[in-house]
Amino acid sequence: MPELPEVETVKLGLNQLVIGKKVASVNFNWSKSFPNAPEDVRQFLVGAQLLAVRRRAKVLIIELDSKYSLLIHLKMTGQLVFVGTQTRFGAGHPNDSLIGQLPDTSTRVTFTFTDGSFLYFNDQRKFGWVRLVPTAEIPNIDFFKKVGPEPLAADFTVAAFHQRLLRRPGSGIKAVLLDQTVIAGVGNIYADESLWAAKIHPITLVRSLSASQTKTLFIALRDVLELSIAKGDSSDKNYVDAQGKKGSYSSFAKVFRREGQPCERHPDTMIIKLRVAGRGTHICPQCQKVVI
DNA sequence: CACTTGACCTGTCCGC
DNA sequence: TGCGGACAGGTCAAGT
Repeated sequence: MPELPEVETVKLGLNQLVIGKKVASVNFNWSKSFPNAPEDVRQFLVGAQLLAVRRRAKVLIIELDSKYSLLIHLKMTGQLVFVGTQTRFGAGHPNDSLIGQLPDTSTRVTFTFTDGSFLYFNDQRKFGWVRLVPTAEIPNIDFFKKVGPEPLAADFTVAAFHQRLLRRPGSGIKAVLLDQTVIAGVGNIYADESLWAAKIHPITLVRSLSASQTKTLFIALRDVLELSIAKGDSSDKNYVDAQGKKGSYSSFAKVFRREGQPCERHPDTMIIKLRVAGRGTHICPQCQKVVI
């Protein structure tokens, strides 16, 4: 679902919308979506002020003034949608149309702020979660200890990319791109898009990638991620940003969900869909030849 | 050990 | 229409 660009877009939106707000109450209707004990919620979340929203890999980190932070993973169908009040925003504000629309059947957690505004965590499939953890302990959480580098970090180089990939030399490149311990934040859409852009077949073994293919893939991956963020996110079905708006990246996708349509580089060749690393995978069979 | 598969959930879409 | 099955952007645990 939401991958790095979507989570980044939600982060940017929340930073505009919720910083400084104070939590008045929290409701949740599915305990796996928010597994913390109610007494921790009362003690460290209710009454706390939101200081900052950060992102690491696909995880959102909302820092509170209680020395605790909320960690949020949207997984496949999660959304974080802010809804203000009519009086606060006035007619014509993008959130006006959402007033009265939420909560709905997919709402798992509702945060109510002291000014009367809301933040809803919606998640149709219930895979996502919200967790309250001591801010100082975040670096000690298993996931954060194991997760790979941020692909858009200024100090992430081709050499670093190559070195990370070589942790799994005998695996297909798509499986490795999806491995969060190798590189953070890449999911199914951007794996397919970057491999198409670099003209690499997804089952190509890492060890058989040439230096120039690795460099091309590195550039392609950063380009698709940056383009998607620039388009104000991305994707598809369930994804919406912090204001409940859908993204537009799917109209820029070259292969993802475009099976049966012509490849932009080979108008006579149709994009096909296969299964690689257990995931639906889209390629141009003309650009992306199998080379093991 | 390295890699693949199944489980977690609900909704939608496709074919009969 | 109704029903069964496959499938959906992620990640872990369990299996081979």
